[in-house]
Amino acid sequence: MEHTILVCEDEPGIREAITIYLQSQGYSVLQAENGAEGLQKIKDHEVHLAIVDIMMPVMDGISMVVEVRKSYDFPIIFLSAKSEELDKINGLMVGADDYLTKPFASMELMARVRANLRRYEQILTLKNSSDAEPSGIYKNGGLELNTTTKEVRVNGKLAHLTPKEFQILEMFMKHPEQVFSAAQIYQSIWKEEAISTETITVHIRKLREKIEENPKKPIYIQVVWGLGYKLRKGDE
Amino acid sequence: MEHTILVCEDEPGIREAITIYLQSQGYSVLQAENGAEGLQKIKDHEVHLAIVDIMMPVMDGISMVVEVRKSYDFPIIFLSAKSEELDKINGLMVGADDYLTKPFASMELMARVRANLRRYEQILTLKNSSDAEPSGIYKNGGLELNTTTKEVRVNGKLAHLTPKEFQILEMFMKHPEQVFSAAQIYQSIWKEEAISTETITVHIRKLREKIEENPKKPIYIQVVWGLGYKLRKGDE
DNA sequence: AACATAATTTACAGATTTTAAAAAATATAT
DNA sequence: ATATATTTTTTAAAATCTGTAAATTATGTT
Repeated sequence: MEHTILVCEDEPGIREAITIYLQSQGYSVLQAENGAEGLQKIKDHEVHLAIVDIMMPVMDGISMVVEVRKSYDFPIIFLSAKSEELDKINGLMVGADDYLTKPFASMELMARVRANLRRYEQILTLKNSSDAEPSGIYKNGGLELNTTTKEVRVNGKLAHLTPKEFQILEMFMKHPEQVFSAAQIYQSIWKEEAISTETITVHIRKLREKIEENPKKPIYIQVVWGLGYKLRKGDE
Repeated sequence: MEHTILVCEDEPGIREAITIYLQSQGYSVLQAENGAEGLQKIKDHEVHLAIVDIMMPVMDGISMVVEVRKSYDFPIIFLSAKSEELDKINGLMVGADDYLTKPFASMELMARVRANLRRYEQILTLKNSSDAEPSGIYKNGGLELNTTTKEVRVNGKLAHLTPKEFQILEMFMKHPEQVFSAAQIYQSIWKEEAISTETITVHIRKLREKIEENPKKPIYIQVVWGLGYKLRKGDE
């Protein structure tokens, strides 16, 4: 799943550096120079995690987070130059999940981002399913894909897909009729530049074998010559 | 119904933050800096749930709870910096209690508050009505797990599970068909980041030995390649 | 129809992941 | 204090998945 991260930091250099690192890891990044701006971004976009410098002009990080916590509960990672400042956020750690003192290693930050996102998602999934909310099901014609049970059904019959096959089908199911080039699919799932596209074509073939009645005449995953593949939208 | 929650925590920052967040969720909040003060508040007001830090001056959380439990049975959520401290409260935990290790996510705390209030209310109504089913029993096919007696039965026959095995099975039984990665299971039960996942795989294997007819061909706990494990939903 | 280009299929080696078994470290109980 | 049970680590084997290359087939163009 694609995550959006808000970087709230007044020093342009640090802000840019963090942004670049995050983007290289496949995250979408929003930037803000101060607390007020950060608050606005959060209202305007869906943010999954925020990295917030404590010392900022206009509106400092602590005030911002107090405000954010009134309506949102995504994880927040605090940045701070002095460890004394950390005493102040100690109390906020209820709302914020983690902190780092400057200077910090980018690796460390990335690890914290990953860990906190995972933890947050864990809480979410456990909460939802206990309330028996069967979210995460995509249907298309005779196809049915469930992202929580990781099951795929073809006309009600269970199909055994490998992880990569599942991810590819998931991508198609979420965007029916949209054409994806092999390179696009590769980037979206492998999170890196595609060197060759043979890999994708083979996976497509395996997928068809499992979900198509007749793989030679696919009705779901269709080729768009010279462009890529798309999932045909079926009737409900 | 309006609930009143007592926050017993010596660090002003944390206390304030928890208060703000609870209030934003519509709860009435009472504050106390130590166990003695908390005890007084409980005597003076009607408290439905308490959040209690274990380490506190004047009167620590454990002494306080021992005292509280002589007269009250509302749920208590313990806060603790070290997981070792939690061993001490083990004996104190009544049916309606819970705990969190610092630092924790606000979401998590709120979720626990909600869950424990709900659970407590359920126990109350059960007590008032005739001695109905003592909730906390999960069934799935020939499996039966009882969270109050900590018993597990396979086709009616008692299986002797270790604590960790029980916790893992409990997690699966509460969320049948949902896929959990080894890291997720670890996090959910150990309450900390997983460094390696071997531990989980071994526990899974031991579990299978005890609940599966044929561990080589498990019908309950099934592997989902590259992703994790899930509990297959059986017929009732 | 012949050609160039794109897509499909097949096969397989190498990489990952899971299972298994056993030994070491911890915790628990007697 | 000692024995027993539980949890974790280690190691090896088995199963499954993934990416690459090469051969085949299909599509569009001249």
